[in-house]
Amino acid sequence: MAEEKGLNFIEEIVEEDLKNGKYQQIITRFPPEPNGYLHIGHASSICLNFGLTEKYGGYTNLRFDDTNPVTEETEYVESIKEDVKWLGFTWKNELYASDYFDTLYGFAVDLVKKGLAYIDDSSSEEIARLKGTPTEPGSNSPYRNRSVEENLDLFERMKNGEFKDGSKTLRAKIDMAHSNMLMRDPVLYRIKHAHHHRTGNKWCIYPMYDFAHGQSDSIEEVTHSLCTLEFVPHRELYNWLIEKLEIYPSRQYEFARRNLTYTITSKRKLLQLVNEKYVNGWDDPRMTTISGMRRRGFTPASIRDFASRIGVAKRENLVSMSLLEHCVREDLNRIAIRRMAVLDPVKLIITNYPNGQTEEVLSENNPEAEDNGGTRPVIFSGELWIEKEDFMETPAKKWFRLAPGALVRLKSAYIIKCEGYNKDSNGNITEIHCTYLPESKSGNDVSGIRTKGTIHWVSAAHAAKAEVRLYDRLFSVEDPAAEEKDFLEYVNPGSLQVIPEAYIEADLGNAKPGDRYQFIRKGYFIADNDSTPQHLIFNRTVTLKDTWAKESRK
RNA sequence: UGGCCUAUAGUAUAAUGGUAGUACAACAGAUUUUGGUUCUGUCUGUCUUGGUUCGAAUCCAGGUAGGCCAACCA
Repeated sequence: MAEEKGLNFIEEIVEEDLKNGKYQQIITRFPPEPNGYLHIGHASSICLNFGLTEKYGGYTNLRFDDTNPVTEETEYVESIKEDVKWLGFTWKNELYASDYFDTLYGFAVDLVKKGLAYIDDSSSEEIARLKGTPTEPGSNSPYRNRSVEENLDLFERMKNGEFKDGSKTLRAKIDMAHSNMLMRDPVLYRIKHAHHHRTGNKWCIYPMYDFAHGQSDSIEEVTHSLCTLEFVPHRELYNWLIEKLEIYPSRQYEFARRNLTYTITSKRKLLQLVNEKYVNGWDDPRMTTISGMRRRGFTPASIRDFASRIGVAKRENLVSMSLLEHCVREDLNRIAIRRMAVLDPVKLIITNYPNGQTEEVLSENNPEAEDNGGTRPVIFSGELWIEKEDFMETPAKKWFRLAPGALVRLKSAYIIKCEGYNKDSNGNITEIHCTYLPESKSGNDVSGIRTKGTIHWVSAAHAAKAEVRLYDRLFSVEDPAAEEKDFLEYVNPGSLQVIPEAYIEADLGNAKPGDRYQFIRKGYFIADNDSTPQHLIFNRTVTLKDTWAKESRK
């Protein structure tokens, strides 16, 4: 018996609603505002909303919450659609809150007619002053008791553009002494003579979030409207408006937003990183935007797996980046082709290998692939590049790699023995001299020798070159937003290390943007969008787990 | 100092009045032509005080801690 994984609290609600026949199918929506790029937090929400209807039947709409023309742009709409698709989800309808502006206007008129809304001439400062504070009740606006006729007339003239921005608002008439600040006559409509990315100049009044979101849910007959915890106080207003408007009763449920260590998930702060050039755009691979993670080499499957593993709940949280890394390594281990690349090279000469001779050795493409991956030929010669860090002049304890007199296996080729090395005047190793054991060739090893260590290499005369970009966490502290100083103070100066010329297997010259590899012993990499055959660029998605790094720190 | 929300290993999440489990992390070991992968094992937890109950992580009350709420943002 497979043990049943417990349901999260939202799944429980859905199962209950389905079981007691409240709904035949469920409808959810993913409602981004098109004022920025989607990030890993949105990915969780996308997985939640789409995952629910995939699991229980029904569908999910993509609805842009575009009620503030000042901050919203078509560029963001396009990126959001691309990101949702890339994650592997298909929305039923592509919708916009702005599609409902006429209906919403009608709803507002209805509310006015019912005596439940009024036009207020107070300035925003005045409204704020009369609002009171969380501990003190507010007081009524002097305009609160206008007649229905006057309100109707003024609202229509607001719509017709007779008034300046900020001069009037439409407010719900609820209770200025309510313990919930949002119920103290919330503003429903404001005047903005601004160009909207979809409706152009048709409107000069725009509904507020509270008078658009729930109403849009209702129009679409969304059954479960999921949002983050900061909207909990809005639920009372959400329900009040639905009740007074007598429209379809969508229900709002709130979950805790997901936070990830060493990153930030605030659109405002992400925008700041972009605008102030801390990163190279929204899709910089250091960004935990979905587009950044895509360029970094994360797979949709790994992000979905991550979202499902962290689950959903109502308590504050800070999820460890190591879980995300685990998810992507697990996926990439299965699908990434193995190749050899030397990032920080030192020359290795095999002194007893016949001068000018070359030969082909066979190396595995991916021992972890379901179909075994097959093999590829790699050219071997007497002059190779290996990693500087694979040689130690005076070996540490438990050192399995090259050192004077030590034996090590060259991956898929021969066992070599270090016979000597050259140093320059600064003490840097410039060249390592080895002999090889001809009888130790991989696949035909009759040497009887087993080495503890295996290192990777490329033939110096046959290697291709590539730019390699090594990425590390963008911030040097776990929770930059919670620190004393401004979050920008904690940007990790070493978050990007560029290697202009790494030596790579010649075969890698054919890499196309988006191709993923494991550079053996170095990590998972993806060919960057800007990579061309003339100038190859690889981004490191994530390192391999490195138990030696841990060991050597002891 | 009003209202609302939350509290389970280091982290994230299960257990729905009946043996506190899983994953990641950490640690130890086995395997390994990647110090990768895989496998085995170990460590660590119910915020606190009362109450209800045969029995409480779960229900109730008080306390404590954290979060949210005073944009014509969403």
